[in-house]
This record gives sequence, C-alpha cells and structure tokens, in this order.
Amino acid sequence: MLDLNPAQVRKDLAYFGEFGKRGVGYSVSRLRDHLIEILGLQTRRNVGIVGAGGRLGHALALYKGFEKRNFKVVALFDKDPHVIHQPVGDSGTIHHISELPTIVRQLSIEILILTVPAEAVREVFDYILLSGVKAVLNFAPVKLNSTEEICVHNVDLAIELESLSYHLNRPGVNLP
Amino acid sequence: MLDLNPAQVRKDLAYFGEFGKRGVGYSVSRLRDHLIEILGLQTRRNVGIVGAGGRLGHALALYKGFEKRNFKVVALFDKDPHVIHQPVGDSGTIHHISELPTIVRQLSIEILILTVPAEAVREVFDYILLSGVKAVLNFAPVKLNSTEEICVHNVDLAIELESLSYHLNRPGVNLP
DNA sequence: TAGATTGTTAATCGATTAACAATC
DNA sequence: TAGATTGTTAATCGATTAACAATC
Repeated sequence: MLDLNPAQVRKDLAYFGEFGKRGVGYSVSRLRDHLIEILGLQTRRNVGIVGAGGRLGHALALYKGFEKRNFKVVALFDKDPHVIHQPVGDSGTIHHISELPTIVRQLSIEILILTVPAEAVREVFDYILLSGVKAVLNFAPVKLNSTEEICVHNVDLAIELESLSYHLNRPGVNLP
Repeated sequence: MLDLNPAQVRKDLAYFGEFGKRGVGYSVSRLRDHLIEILGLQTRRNVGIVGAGGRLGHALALYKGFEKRNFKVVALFDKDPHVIHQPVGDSGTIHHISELPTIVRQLSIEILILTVPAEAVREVFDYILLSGVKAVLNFAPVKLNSTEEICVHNVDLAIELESLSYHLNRPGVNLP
C-alpha cells in the first residue's frame, strides 16, 4: 500500500528496536502497540484551535475525526471581539487570543491548530510562542519555520492545488 | 527560506532549461514567468468540491484564498438529498454526485476537492473516475492512490496531528 | 533438516553538494 | 583584466535495496 519493500520496512523498524522473531515474523498486535508507543499515541493529546471564528477553524472544531484518533479539541481562540464567548460544539466558548498562554497551561494543550488569515499570523504566532506550546499545525498560507522551541507543520491548500496544476501539465508523471 | 543551497537551486532549474545569464544572474521577473509556465499557473483552473454539504467542504467553497492563486470553485456536489439545490456563496447550488461526470465536462473542471466522510469515499470516487478528471485533492482519511489516469494528493488532518505527536515525544527532532 | 523470516551488513542507486569551465 | 555568477561535471553523502547470517 505504501510502495515500500520488505527490506525498507525492516530497516525502519530497526531504527527503533527489535520487534519481531527471526524465522517466525511479527506479532501484528504487539507491533501495533510498539508503533503507538513510538508515535506517542497512547495518551490523548489536548488541542486548541486559533482562528476558531473563521469557517475553517469552525469546521475543524466540530470535526468528529480527531476524537477517534485520540486528539481532543479543548479550547478555541480568536482575535475578533464579535465571536468571543460564542459557543462552538462542546469545546466551550471562544476565548480572546490574549488569554492563549494562560489557557494553554491550564488545560495542558499540547498542539495548536492555526486557521487565521495571512495578515493575522505574525501577531497570533507571538502569543503561541509565549504559550510555550511545542507543536503547531498551520493552515495559513504563510510558511512558519520550526525551531528548537517549536515544531510547525504547514498545510497550504493553494500550494496543494498548484502542485496538482503542475501534474496536469505533464501527464504520466502522476505516480508518487 | 527553503533550506536549499545555491547548487541545488541551479540544478533544479537546469532540469527545465536555462533561465539565467552566466556572470550576470537571473532576471527575477522573467524567472518568475518561467516558473508560472512550468507549474501551469498561467491559466485559471476550474475546481469542483465533492462533499460540499459538509462543514469542511462548505468552508473551502467560501474560501477567498483560491481565487488569488488562480483557482476558481465553479461547482459543488453532495450525496445528501437534503443539501441538493442549496446555494453556497457564488459557486451556484449543490448538485447530486450523479451529475458529476456531466457537469465536470460542461464546466471544464480540472481539479476536484474531496471532502466526504470516509464511508462515502469509494462510491464517490467511482463517479470521479467516470468524470475523467485528472487531479484530486483528497481530505478524507482514506489514502487514495494515483494511477496513470488520475493524480491524487491526500491531506489527512489526523495524520498531521499524529506526526506532531511523534515530535512531541522526541524534543530536539523538530527541525525539518 | 528444510523452509521461512528476521536483523544487519554490504552493494547499489540517486540526490545533494562541491568544483570548475564558460560567460558576462 | 578582475570579479561574479551561471550551467554542468565530478565527488560526496545518504537512503534504498540486495544479500546473508542468525534464528525459529
């Protein structure tokens, strides 16, 4: 499914330890447990959404898929005074971003999802750095770089479309 | 900004042609034009959203950022009879997915964005294959593989969080 | 013992980087 | 000519794959 050959799978697993028995194979359920452990997926992670007043933030706040994968949206933030105190689903009401550092610590939030417009990113990111959070998933079309302090994953929807546009121009170069 | 060295930039450009003058450098605006040409971003691409009745589909349908990057959402689709004929922004009303193949051809849609629940993916993807569209951006948590026929990019939000979870477990391994 | 499968070492391949001739 | 910068070839590095001993 992932286009890997057996040697590569064994090599990658070897990086973390020995999980199989020579001549026998791997126990699927025990291997699964090891992978959950390696990825840190045993413990539920608390997540906050910054820009929850926007449509994307709203959609993600109400998305049921995160709970199934052991992530829980526990707090919502926005800059716009009009949406503050608005309730969204069962993640409580929207807080002003100035409260972010305090609430992140109070609720042990480990990951922040950023869904603010490009213009707001710099200001909001300062609050995020202040909060001490170590992981950010950024949907704003502004690349944020990871540092020793904080790990950022950037998801830029327009770039995804641009990448598909490139493939449309050269048929046959589809495959991975 | 991208952590590339000069040699790598020259190498990558060389793959597509010669865009600079030795001893002088690159003309920024002409290089920009060449890159736009290579990525196929001169022409506006028509986009359809499948699963526009859901919150994510709805958010993407109303997102202003795509137009700025030369993509236009021209049609919306869903399976749910309750949302059919509902208007969303200025992309018209929501059509039933059975109309997808016809409308894709009528409106010259080149890219489809998939925002349906996991259970609906298989059924919907059959209509997509039927439509002959060559590029798909899939947000459903079900990996779809590219073929000679169709190029699929998968964006799985839960996997992004899981990846961040892994980094939370090993501080210092943040950098790219 | 014969067959199978792991973990690991060695060989291969491709991508990144360094070096340099060509050019302004 | 001296200095700078490209395009390209060669060297280096790392990742993938193949081979094989260890083990059941």
